Amino acid sequence: MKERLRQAIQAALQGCFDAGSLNSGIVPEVQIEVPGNPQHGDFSTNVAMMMARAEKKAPRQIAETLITALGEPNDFWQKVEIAGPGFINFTLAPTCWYQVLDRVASENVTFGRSEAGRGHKVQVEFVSANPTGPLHIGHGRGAATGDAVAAVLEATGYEVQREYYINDAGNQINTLGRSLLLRYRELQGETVAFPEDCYQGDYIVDLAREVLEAEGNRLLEMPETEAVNWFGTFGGDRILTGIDADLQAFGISMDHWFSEKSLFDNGAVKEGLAQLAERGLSFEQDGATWFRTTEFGDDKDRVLVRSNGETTYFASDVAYHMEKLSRGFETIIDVWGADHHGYVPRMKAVFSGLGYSPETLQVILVQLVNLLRGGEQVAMSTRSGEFVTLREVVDEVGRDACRFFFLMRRSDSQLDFDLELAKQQSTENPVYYVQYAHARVCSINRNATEQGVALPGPGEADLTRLSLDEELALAKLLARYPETLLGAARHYEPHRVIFYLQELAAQFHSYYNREKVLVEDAAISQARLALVNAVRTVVRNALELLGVSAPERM
RNA sequence: GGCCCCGUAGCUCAGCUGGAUAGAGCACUCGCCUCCUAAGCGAGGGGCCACAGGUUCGAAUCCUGUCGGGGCCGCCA
Repeated sequence: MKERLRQAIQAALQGCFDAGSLNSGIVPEVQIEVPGNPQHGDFSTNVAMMMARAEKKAPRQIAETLITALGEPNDFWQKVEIAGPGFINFTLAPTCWYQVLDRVASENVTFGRSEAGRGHKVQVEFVSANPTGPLHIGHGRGAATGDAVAAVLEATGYEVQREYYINDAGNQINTLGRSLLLRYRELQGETVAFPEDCYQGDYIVDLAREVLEAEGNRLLEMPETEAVNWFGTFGGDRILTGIDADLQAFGISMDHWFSEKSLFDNGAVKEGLAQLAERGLSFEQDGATWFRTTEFGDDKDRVLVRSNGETTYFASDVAYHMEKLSRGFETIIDVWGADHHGYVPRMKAVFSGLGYSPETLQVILVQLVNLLRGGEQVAMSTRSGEFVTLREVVDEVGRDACRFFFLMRRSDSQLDFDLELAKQQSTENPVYYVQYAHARVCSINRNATEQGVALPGPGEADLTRLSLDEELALAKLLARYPETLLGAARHYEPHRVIFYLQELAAQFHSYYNREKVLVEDAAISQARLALVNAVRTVVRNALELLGVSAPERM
């Protein structure tokens, strides 16, 4: 609708130039926005003000000329006004808006989707927690965010892959192996000093017990390094399986799991390093190999190979991202915890160094989650193993509330997650508020069926019977859903969908309280059923993207 | 010391590529179920958009500086 208006304006402008009523010949990009104040119409453009300088005329005068060129009101726009310093406000004909309801009905599950990103391959890498312990609440936010970003991109036509990067090569796996081995010995009566740098959580003891039951004490015989390796591999596998299960329970399934270790096994790390050297991007100093990231905006050069010959995590990451690029993704999105933000410049430097635009890499930084219970902070410390796992939270508050809460804030602002609030079934809880809108429409539909009233199919209801302001306003809001999705996708901001949903639910609840849908007049009932079912469809479609269910009753 | 993020109502936060009178939820006060689900709705108070400059026809939004809060700065991952 916006596009159609834009074209009309552009055509009118061209007409003005051709006719000589405007003469700068400079056509600015026509910006159209939805005014905050409904009295200012449905759409508004500031072209006249933008052109004032080039035309050397007053904005209002330019607006005047432009309006004349636009011609008489028609079945598309109903009214054009010049307002304020030179805004041109358009009010569209109600029928335009009601057409949206038919579109929602006929497109149904695909309403809101678009082809904007068609032909673009995007990868979203998220969670990627070390396989050394269960997912905790912070990972949950990253998971919800990454999945929603991926979903929103898919909905706008991008080809998306969800990937999990498994850090199974660094010395944290070694630490895991050591931790398990020590607990294993302990279970067999040995007194061991359990070091502080080992993983403290109870899950380590549980895993060790599992090994004891399955393998007996045969691992005691094994030479220490071999045993540590064995336990590291075993533990990593088991924990990763658990992580996958936790993600599944959270409604997330990865398309691809990528092992860091595989980059070593197939020589990708070595080859990557060789390529960097060849391109003159790395150099030797103090016995170590460095990436010249300072040449690309980083404030310090970074070590790739330590003087003891071991590669750094950074080296793996360079190789990993080279590998991603070779898979043909045009955009690579990494979802990281905000504590890694210092890592962004060096990773972007890698892209620049390799001849790619740094924009190819998009990093979404997810801020910490502050876990509360009834306003009281819940203590957490990974060190001591006292953390709240994602699984525990999902079990306690449910998947819907959990995912919704994680997405309620933009990812770069800290999030307070109150367990009590998330569980509450009250007006305070925004999850239920939105879901309730859906359930209410379903309830209306059930009543209609009971009364022998058939639900209108697409195009069947006489929508001109929707004569109330609230009805028009609802239709307009529904019409904005596709562009809301597009905005959320373009900016990687799924929270926009949440805010949209809350607004839509609010308008629906208000309407519901004011007007009855099923009334005496059958034609009006039909029209209203079409309207509220369009609301239902959009609520359901949007919730689906966010991984939240749309219950039919509550 | 360097760099990054943030500062909007009592609290938690939106504010789209700069636009017209800055919004929502919670909390607080008052009102609404003989009527499709009250997990709902309506009404009300509440603001120097941290501060000071600058750019612009126009700034919460962009730039600079100051103050305040948080974070990062390893040949760890």
